[in-house]
Amino acid sequence: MATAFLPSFCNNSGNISPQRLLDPQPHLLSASNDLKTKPPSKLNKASVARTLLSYIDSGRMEGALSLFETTKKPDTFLWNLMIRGYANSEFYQKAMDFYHRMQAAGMRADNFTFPFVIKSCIALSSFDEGLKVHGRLFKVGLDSDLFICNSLIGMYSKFGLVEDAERVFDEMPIRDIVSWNSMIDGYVLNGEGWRSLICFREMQEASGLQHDRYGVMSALAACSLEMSANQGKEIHCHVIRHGLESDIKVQTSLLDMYCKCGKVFYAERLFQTMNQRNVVTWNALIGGYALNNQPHKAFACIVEMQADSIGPDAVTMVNLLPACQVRGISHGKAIHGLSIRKSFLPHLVLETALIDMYAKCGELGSAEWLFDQMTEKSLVSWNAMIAAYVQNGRNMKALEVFLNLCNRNLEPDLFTISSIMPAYAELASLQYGKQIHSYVLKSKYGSNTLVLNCIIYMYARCGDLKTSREVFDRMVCKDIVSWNTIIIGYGYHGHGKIALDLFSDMKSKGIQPNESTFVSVLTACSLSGLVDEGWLNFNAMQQEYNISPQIEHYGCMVDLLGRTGDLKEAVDFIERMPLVPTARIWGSLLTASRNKNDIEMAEFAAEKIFALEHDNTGCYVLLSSMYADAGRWSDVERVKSLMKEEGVQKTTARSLLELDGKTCTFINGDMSHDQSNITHEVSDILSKGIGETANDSDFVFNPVEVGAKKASLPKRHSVRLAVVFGLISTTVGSPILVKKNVRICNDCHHAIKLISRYSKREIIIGDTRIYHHFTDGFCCCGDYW
DNA sequence: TTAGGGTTAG
Repeated sequence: MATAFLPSFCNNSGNISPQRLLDPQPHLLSASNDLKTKPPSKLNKASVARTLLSYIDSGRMEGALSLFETTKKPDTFLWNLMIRGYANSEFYQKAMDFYHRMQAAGMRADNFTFPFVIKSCIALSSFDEGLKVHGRLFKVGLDSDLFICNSLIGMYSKFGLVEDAERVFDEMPIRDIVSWNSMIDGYVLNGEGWRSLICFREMQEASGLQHDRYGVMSALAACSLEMSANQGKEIHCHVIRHGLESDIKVQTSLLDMYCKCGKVFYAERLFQTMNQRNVVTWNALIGGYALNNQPHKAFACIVEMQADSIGPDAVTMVNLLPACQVRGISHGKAIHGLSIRKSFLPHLVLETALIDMYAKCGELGSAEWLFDQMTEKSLVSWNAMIAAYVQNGRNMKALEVFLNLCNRNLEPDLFTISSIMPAYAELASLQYGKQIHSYVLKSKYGSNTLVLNCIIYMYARCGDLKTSREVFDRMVCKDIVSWNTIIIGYGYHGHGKIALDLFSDMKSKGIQPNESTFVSVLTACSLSGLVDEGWLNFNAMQQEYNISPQIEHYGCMVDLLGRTGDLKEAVDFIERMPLVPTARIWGSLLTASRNKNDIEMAEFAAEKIFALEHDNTGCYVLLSSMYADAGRWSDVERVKSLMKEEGVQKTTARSLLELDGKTCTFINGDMSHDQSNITHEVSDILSKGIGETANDSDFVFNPVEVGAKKASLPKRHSVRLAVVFGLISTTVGSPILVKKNVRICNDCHHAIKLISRYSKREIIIGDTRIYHHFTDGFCCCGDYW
């Protein structure tokens, strides 16, 4: 083997010799013959440039720096080389430092400098720095340079400011194919598929330029965004017409597009015709199978690709993970194990995908563990962890992570906001809700439709329907979700008629209702007892809108039938349903049986529920309370024993009242507050004031519990204590809002109706199902909940 | 010496 071409520090086999590895900074002397003979200061400019370039091209930035630092009065070209070297070696902060040093040294940055500076700003996510750079370009008269403008389009697009990218593009005196491709891709990056495709078309019409592989690949991504296989097919034809079909990157983009548009068959056919495949191609196909609910095929690819002598990589694992949501946690764990064995971990994207998988499979502990041990976390990882907590009902924990994220100089994005908003809604805390609303208004997502929809829902869930409506009314771009949300908001508050008026408004504005709209409408009808309107809409959804009722719609109809009191009709309806009844359906029958005081039917419904959910706490509690009402104490004891056997514990009833930014929590018989004594005294006075007799409020049905369970007296129930505390702590005439974690009992519901009349106050109680608005002795629920 | 996106997480 000839050795003449080997560097001096390599042995004959081409390996680096151990001696050279021990030699400090050997590369300094191997870069240029000039350096062996002359000290750097004596080198002429051309030699320095040549040597510096050789260091930079081989990624040896330390050597480049040493040479640069010893060069007297480096010119713009040398400064540019250093900035380029750092930017291309991904030392972006150092590139920026050099740019600033260059300015401090009085050197003028030129058209070659700025593309690297802009690239560094993008990589560092330095939006403010990027803006300063753009400002500087105007001062130095480089704001129209082709290369710089192309870089700026990329910068604004990547910072999510596609309108600013457009402005740069529109004002360019000359555009080339990179300008057009950058704009086409900029729209894709910002989720604007159609605008990207329009731009793609305009390029040929306006400029006469021919699309290259880059433009085609971006346009295919735009088709995926819009799920438009037809547009994708047109681009496929263009690819064939212009001889791009043998390009593996274009082929992979086509395959990916077909998968994302749900056309797996086309993707498979394309895959079969490909004369070369690599791991990226396989990954696209695996991701396509996982995405299109074909987990078996996704997993089968792992074996097939190995037969093709192609091994999986970290992206293969990422693409396989969604298939685990169908095939179960054991497959997810297997992928995690394989990733460890193949040394794919640590890997930022893969770890984040694993967090998501564990959370969706209900293994929150594993998700938490993975998140905690990650050495590097992106905003996406934080968002995944927030979503993991919210999905698993750990709302306070989600809030903790969100606040932690905000304290780490990470700027929440649309995903962060839309992930955390449901946690605020579920916590139903108006003070927290107002805080997040104020935060969102100050952020750049203050007018985003997705975020505003979450805010409408949050206010409605927190009991503040007025603000919910104000946010809705002020929205500039209302979508179908905005309408569905405000309709169900009015439904939750028992304003069925207003909900139906809104539904009419929506239709009159030409917005086509969808499945969720009818869930909102039917929920509103059922919670307000609008039986005729409920049936009318249930029939209309099928006949006028061709929407097949789903289990949620049937659930609302069972609620409505329950209200009419015809339990037999309700059972017939359930049995005639084309879908398998869920525990929620039988729960509606149970509620109806309770309201009709039909123990036999309640037992029937409970039996069905326990067959599906043996640990349904609400069912045990409701059944037990019915037995107690009927004086069937042995059955009460039997239910208690059953609960014990199943390990089911009765949820501790809690009622929350927010006062002056503080949340006051009450449990039954609560004596833990500073003002507990006066609260109990006022409760007694009110009890007498509304005409409650000993039988109404002091009598406990179960003689076994008399004496020891003074706290179970209705007038000592958490909700009564919260209401009384609200009455004595707030301005006369102002409404009182209390939230309860379990359903309000009959006694309290009756008493609060009377208290609202006696105290001339509006009292709003939100329980797990509905907001009861008590005014002048009446409740909006019509005494059915 | 200057601009660029085949598959990948929320």
